[in-house]
This record gives sequence, structure tokens and C-alpha cells, in this order.
Amino acid sequence: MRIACFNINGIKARLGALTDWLDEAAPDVVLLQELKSVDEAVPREPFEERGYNVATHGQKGFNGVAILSKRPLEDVRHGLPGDAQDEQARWIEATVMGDRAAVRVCGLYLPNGNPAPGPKYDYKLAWMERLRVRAAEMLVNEEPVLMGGDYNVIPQDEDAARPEAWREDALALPQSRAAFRRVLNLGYTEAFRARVQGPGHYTFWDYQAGAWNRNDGIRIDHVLLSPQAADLMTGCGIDRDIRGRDKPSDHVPIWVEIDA
DNA sequence: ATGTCGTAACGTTTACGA
Repeated sequence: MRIACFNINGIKARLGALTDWLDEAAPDVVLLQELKSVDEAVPREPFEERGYNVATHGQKGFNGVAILSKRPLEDVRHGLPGDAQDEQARWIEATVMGDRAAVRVCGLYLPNGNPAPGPKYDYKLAWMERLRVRAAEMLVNEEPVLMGGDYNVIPQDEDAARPEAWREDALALPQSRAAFRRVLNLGYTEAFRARVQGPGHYTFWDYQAGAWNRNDGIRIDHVLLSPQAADLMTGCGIDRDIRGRDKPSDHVPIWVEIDA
């Protein structure tokens, strides 16, 4: 089962680029971030005619997450628990039955947090603590769990082409990195780093200042696997070339292959 | 040129968030 994550930066603006990629990569499950659309305005036909079931958690103008799946989506939950006042659409989860195992898949769009310090950074750190609590809850069943999406965290300096440029940024501050590690330290495996070491691997290049042409990227889209899911991983990769196409998102897809 | 893009709105332009 191939599961991909893709921050598309606007479902309406990205529909053509997204369906082109779906036709080529043919993932079984896709976790989408930044729909920037309410549920009713998300086009379903382009996905359903390609065999995908669609679950969305949208919001007007900003944020918004979705799951596409060729297998049925069961027990869909919208929103990250832990704050009834939080109206931002950044979390969706569902169970997908594989041939050999059921996988709980969670799509997330973690808050950017800039400027830091400030209320937006406080919200980011609070959201990350809620993520840690939900991540811990899901380990209790000792079953495959996958949490993927735009974490808005540069885990280490090697994950940025110019780490010095991000030193004071909410994506790289020590508190952000520590909060990310607190989730890993529960027992989750970062899929990409379990298979690929070293610098030079990115999932985001800013639209500004020729970042793509200069390969001035950062690695902020991640897939975290519970121990039972990590046992089943047979591959992980970043679809880097997508960034060089017409009308690209500023992010590219990351995918994992799970023998489930 | 403080360098781009997508979305919303009292829209033909500005504000916001990234």
C-alpha cells in the first residue's frame, strides 16, 4: 500500500497538477494539506473517477486537509482532539484496511507559527502538545499508525540548504525541534530518515527569490510511523521533480510503501 | 524589484497567510 502526503497550496488552483501526479504516481492513499477550501467546494469527481474515496475537513480560505483512498475509509475523525475552541482545519484521520493489516492514517497540517515569539508560535507549540497526546493514545492498540503531512518543522540543520537563514524561524527554533522529537520519542519512526541519511533532501522550496532554481529548500513534510507500521515499511521517497513543473505547489509529495 | 502565490472581499486592488 503506497501512502503519499502532498501540501497542494489550494485545491482549486492545483487540480490539474494534482490529477496529473495522481495518474503517474497512482498512490493508494493520499493525505492532502492546504485545501484552502470549504468542503462543499472541493471537487470530488476528478478523484472519484480515478477510483478514490474522498474525506475532507475544509475551511474557508485557509488550511484544510483531506484523505483520498482507493480502499474504503472507515471511522473517519475530523479535527485534532484536545481543544474544543480550535476551529482551524488541520487534522483528519481514518482507518484503511489493507490485505494484511488495518492502518490508521492521519493527515495533518501543523501550524507555521511565525512570527516567533508571539501568539501564533504559542498556538503552534500547544498544537504540537495535542499532537503528542493523540500520538501516544494511538500507540496503545499496538497497531499500524501513520501520521503524515506538513509538519512545518525542519528537524535538523541538515534538513535546510541554508540553516543559518532559519535560525530564528518558527520552523527551526529549538523549541519546535524539541516538540517534534517528543513525538518521535514516544516510539514513532520518521520514515524518510529511517531509510535515507545525509543533507540535501527537501520537500519545500519558496516561490520567492528563485529558491527552486538555487535548490534553496527545506525538509518539512514528514511521515511518522508507529512501531507496527515501521515494521511494514518497504520504501520511502520524495517526488522532487514535481516542483519544476508548470503551476507547481511550493511543496512536493513524500510517500511511503507499507506492506499492509 | 525588499524578488511569489492563492484566496477573499464593500474586487479592476488590497490584505493576509504562507
